[in-house]
Amino acid sequence: MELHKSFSALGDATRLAIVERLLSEGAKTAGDLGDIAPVSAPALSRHLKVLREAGLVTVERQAQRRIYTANPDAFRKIVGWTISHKEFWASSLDRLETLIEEEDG
Amino acid sequence: MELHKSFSALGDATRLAIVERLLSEGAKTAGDLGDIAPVSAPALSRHLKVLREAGLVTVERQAQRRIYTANPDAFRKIVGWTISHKEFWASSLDRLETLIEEEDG
DNA sequence: CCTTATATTAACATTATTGTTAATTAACGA
DNA sequence: TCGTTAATTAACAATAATGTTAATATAAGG
Repeated sequence: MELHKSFSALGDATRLAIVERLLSEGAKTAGDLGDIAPVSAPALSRHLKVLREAGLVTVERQAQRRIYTANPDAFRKIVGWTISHKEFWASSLDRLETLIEEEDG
Repeated sequence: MELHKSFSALGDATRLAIVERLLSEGAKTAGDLGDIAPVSAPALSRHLKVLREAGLVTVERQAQRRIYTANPDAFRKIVGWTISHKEFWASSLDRLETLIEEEDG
């Protein structure tokens, strides 16, 4: 999967929120994600499909439920890309460290 | 600018290629980027506008030329986001380091 | 079986994105 | 000033993305 497709999948507020929740809270069923945005279940289902097709999430069936999980490999690819350009964005380390602290806090 | 808009801007092969070139080769004029994809100048110009509006690039006029530069702050935000989820994607450091080497090589 | 729960796919309308060619803006330079 | 260069904006067509409601799977459980 080419990187721009990962970015494209993350380029929607609802999908980014889904991914954020999976990253921070772990696996969720489709139903669990129902409150992530004011959209219908079919709309959410299609967002999940986009994330699935981009390889950002994987799904596992459990009875009627579908359990969604963020895919670490996909995120490592994104991280790898950013790292490959580190000499650019990290040129001012002070500001980067400030940013990291903000994100951690 | 919210992060999903940055991702959305990077979610197109032509725009990602533009950004890659600016990151690795430094500032370029719009014309310099003409060979980045088989599209017309107006199409390219609009891609540049999308990147500009997402804050990923900045532009400076020099006579008739527009000189485009990748915006480090925008990339630090992306890096900051990935770092904020490091405990997830870096759970297997071996694999990450392998990836980093691949990207560097 | 039949009903309920969970989730998806189908069909459709609306809006956004992307590309083209033509026209416009802006600056340089003989 | 006039022609050339560089780039953008305008106008339009084609395609993709997103949302809705209705219909369809699939499994659980009485």
